Amino acid sequence: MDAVSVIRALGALAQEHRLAAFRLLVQAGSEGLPAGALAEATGVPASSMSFHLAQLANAGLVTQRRVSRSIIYAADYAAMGGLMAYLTENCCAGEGCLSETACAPDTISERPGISQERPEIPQERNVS
Amino acid sequence: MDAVSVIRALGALAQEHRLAAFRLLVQAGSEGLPAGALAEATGVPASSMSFHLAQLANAGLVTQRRVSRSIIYAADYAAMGGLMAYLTENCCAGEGCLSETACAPDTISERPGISQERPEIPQERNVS
DNA sequence: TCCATAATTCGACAATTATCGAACTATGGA
DNA sequence: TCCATAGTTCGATAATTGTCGAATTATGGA
Repeated sequence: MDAVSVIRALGALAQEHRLAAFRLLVQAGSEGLPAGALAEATGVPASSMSFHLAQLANAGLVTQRRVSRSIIYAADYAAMGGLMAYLTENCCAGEGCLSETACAPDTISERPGISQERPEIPQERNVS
Repeated sequence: MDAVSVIRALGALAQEHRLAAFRLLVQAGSEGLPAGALAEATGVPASSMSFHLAQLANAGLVTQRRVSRSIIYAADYAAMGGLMAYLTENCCAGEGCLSETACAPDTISERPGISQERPEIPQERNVS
């Protein structure tokens, strides 16, 4: 996933109503939900929701298909996976940002190797 | 991490120059980099970079500390970890979006359980 | 064909975001 | 004290984003 796609995906999720809609779609699974249901569930007018869904679709995070009069949106897990992979590789210190709960449920919440207080530079002070 | 913080963090990363700066900071590690180095490395004017760094700081993704005349920025791995945790929990189907390479290097690139073609709904068709 | 439903597109507007030079603040050295 | 360096803040401006009612398109049933 290239940086441009990543920025588009991040921007698509960086909005209250779009994040809410996407979360609903993730919960809904591959069946998806019609646009109207998303508008109603989030309390957003239909035309506004349509605008937001177009952004999510443009970012590749959701797919859309028509079933009778409804247009069903569904989360694209592969795209989300690509985003997660990019962030893990480029924006985390190795795998440092991932919770290890999926792999090692006993090691939690304390990540060695990344010092929080940086004692090696004593003369520094925080900016107000 | 609450939804508001997540939206702020996503929005902070959803911009070309900020994503570039943050990636540099992640690479730089806990030592961090001064604002000027980030401006020079990205080719962004100092005042613009200052604006972007303020956004990253406001989102909690970077820390800043003064060392002599320089202000050193550093990636906040804990914040990034919080963001990743939120996305994993709320925007992925369980752990479905995470590559298993960190845990199981032999199982790659084909994730069972998430069908890409959804053959169970045959009468659908894509929206043009 | 006619009507109701589901959704998108249009248009106008407000709000936010991005850009960048100029002015300003803080720090440290001569 | 005076000057140079490192950054931020200010101000003006352009561009993008978000909102929502009204108009439009697509579909299916009577």
